[in-house]
Amino acid sequence: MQSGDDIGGAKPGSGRESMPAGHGDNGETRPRLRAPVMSDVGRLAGVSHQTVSRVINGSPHVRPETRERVMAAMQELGYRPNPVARALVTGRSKMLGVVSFDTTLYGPASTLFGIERAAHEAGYFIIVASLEALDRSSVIDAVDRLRRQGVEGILVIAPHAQAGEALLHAPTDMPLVAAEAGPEHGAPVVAVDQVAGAVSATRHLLDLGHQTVWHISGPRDFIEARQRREGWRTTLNEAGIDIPEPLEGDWSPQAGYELGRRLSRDQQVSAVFVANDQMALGLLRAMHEAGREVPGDVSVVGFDDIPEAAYFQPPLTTVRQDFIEMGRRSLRMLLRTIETGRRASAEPLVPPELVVRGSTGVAPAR
Amino acid sequence: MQSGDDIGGAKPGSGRESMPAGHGDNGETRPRLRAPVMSDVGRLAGVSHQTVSRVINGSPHVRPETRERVMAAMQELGYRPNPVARALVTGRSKMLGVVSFDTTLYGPASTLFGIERAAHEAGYFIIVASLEALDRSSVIDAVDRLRRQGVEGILVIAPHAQAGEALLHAPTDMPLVAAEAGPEHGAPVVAVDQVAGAVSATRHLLDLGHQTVWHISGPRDFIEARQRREGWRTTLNEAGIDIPEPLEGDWSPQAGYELGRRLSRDQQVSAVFVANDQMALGLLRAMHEAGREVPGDVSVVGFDDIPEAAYFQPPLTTVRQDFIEMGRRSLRMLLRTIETGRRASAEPLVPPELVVRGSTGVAPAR
DNA sequence: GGGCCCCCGGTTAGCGCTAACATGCCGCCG
DNA sequence: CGGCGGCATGTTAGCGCTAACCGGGGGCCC
Repeated sequence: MQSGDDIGGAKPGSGRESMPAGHGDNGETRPRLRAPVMSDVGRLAGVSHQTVSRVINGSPHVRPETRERVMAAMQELGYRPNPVARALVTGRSKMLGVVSFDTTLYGPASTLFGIERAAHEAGYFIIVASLEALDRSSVIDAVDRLRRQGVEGILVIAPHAQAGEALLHAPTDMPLVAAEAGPEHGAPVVAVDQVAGAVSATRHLLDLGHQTVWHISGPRDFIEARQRREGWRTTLNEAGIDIPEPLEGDWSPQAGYELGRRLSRDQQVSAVFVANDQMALGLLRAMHEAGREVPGDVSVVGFDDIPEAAYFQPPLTTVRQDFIEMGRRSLRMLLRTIETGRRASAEPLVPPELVVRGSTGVAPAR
Repeated sequence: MQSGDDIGGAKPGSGRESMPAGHGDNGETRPRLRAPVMSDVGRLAGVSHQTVSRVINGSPHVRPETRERVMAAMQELGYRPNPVARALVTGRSKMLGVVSFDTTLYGPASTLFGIERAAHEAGYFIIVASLEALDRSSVIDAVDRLRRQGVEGILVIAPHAQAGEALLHAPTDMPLVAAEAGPEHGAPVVAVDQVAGAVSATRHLLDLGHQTVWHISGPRDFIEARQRREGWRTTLNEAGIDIPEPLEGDWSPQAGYELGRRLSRDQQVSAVFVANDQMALGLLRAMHEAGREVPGDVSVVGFDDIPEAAYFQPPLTTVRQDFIEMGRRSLRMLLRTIETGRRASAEPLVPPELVVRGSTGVAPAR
């Protein structure tokens, strides 16, 4: 199943393709203003435009000799097939839409990156629509813009509860896959196993002998935040340990810092599971300023494993999410949906990995 | 100048638009498999398909009453115009291509974000093509893929020298703007004033009384790295100060750490200008481990102002680049090129801003 | 009161491509 | 040796839309 990508001749190196036809041409002197079309190629090669189409689409019913002549003609004219015309007649645009919130953040940016890579390998293009805000109508609007533009399927990076709910109301006539949404929403979902990550973080701290584990969570309307909180809570619960009141931040280092100051005043606090690395950074600073040693007095675990985490002071123990893998999987799933025409079966959750570094240590003696 | 976006009726809330036409319909009972097209709308509204087109494109030559009827028909059928067909006939796809390297990094990701936002406002869509590698042929290839897909213009985020050179060989028949490339390359460029940023960083350290300023630079084949080094060098030069040998890193925290360990052993070193915040983070850690106080013994200035920088220990003095603004400007420039048909005149450099925090202080007494 | 122009809408002809059918030619079989 | 099948190509008909032109009716001016 080869598509129009195998034109070969138009590959790099043919830098002159944009020049006017010029000298080598037969008779025609006026510089061509209009880009060459299929029938131009056909005329030059002495065949019909349809044969040119056959060559481009790799039809077997073309004599090698004819094929050669057509290829040469394409090369000479600098012909490039018009994807829009093709899309009109085939109904396939080879474009996929991605709806994402704040692609400035490490997580969404990496996921997007993974998606783009995988799409490229599969011969698709990615159109991005970033969200104005995190409410339902923004998501609906973005999805709508993308389908208006003629994409074949849509991928929503929707870590937000309300955004996820919006998918319930999304049109059903277009393949759609959600990344990092809750499983309860209509669309098929690909996600990292947030609960397992939170469990391993919390368990790690408990194993180090800490009496209990405090938690700085993300905003309650983020699904990941909820799931991480759940993982933390159930772990403590199962261990029969008192559950401290969780503090809610907004993912920012500043929130981590401010909530960290609160925690730093409480001498009981010896272990904190923070819902992401940026807030953990803020917490680290707050503890430092309060004169509480990490990990001597307080152990800290983050979430995400951003590239900076290994160089925090101290290097941060954290839960790594493979965003790129998640992007790949969600794209694969979308492609399957498009090709089979049915909703794809669920993808397994992507397992996260606890990375132990210097911010966690055994509980201080009491 | 309104485009097809003003259909209004197809906005959110019309969630049922994907349902089969159903009961309210006049006579037709079979559920429509095919999406409605313009003539379907026309038939229902009792006008020709062309009038429907006029309504969609906001032509003034339509009676308000007729317009109403057409809008109602569109609403009822859940009609959405086919952008592909429109693009074929107008030759305008409303799509712009962005070529970028590693959109995982804060800089490119933010620039991309700014671009997407501005494109959306202008009614355009963005197709991303990320680079496999940082060589010329990757760039050529990515540009080629995008033009094959029918974009109207291309934006290259090309901080790399070889990538920039590739633009010299880029086809000239398509509007193209580069962001963060060197001015010597063929394409029009939008960029942050790296030299000015480096100058202000270096001058800041000198003003604090430091004898000289060391430098950890980025890879030499990054244009920004070169320009920052130049700014640093000329500032020292003009002050008549000995210029220490610069150390070259690869932007990563690890490089900053390793080079930082080298510098930490040299008691002469009292001020370091680091070419980005991530390396500065590594340096901070190296200094800490070596027992050298920042800013007591050594002052450090970074570059970028990533969101984490304010929460490093100590908070990092750095040079802020407004990536989003750069994205907006480069998009504006591209749009101007597309609309006027000529290469746009140069955009002024985006001024960076020195943000003084806790990592810089007066020189230690000797 | 006749010509003219403007408003409103219809009709027609593509945009560049692919799908489907038509055609001529050859080789092979009975 | 006639017919038949398949190969290589040409021909035709759209995909859904916009651009360009066409035309009827009404108001306005001279």
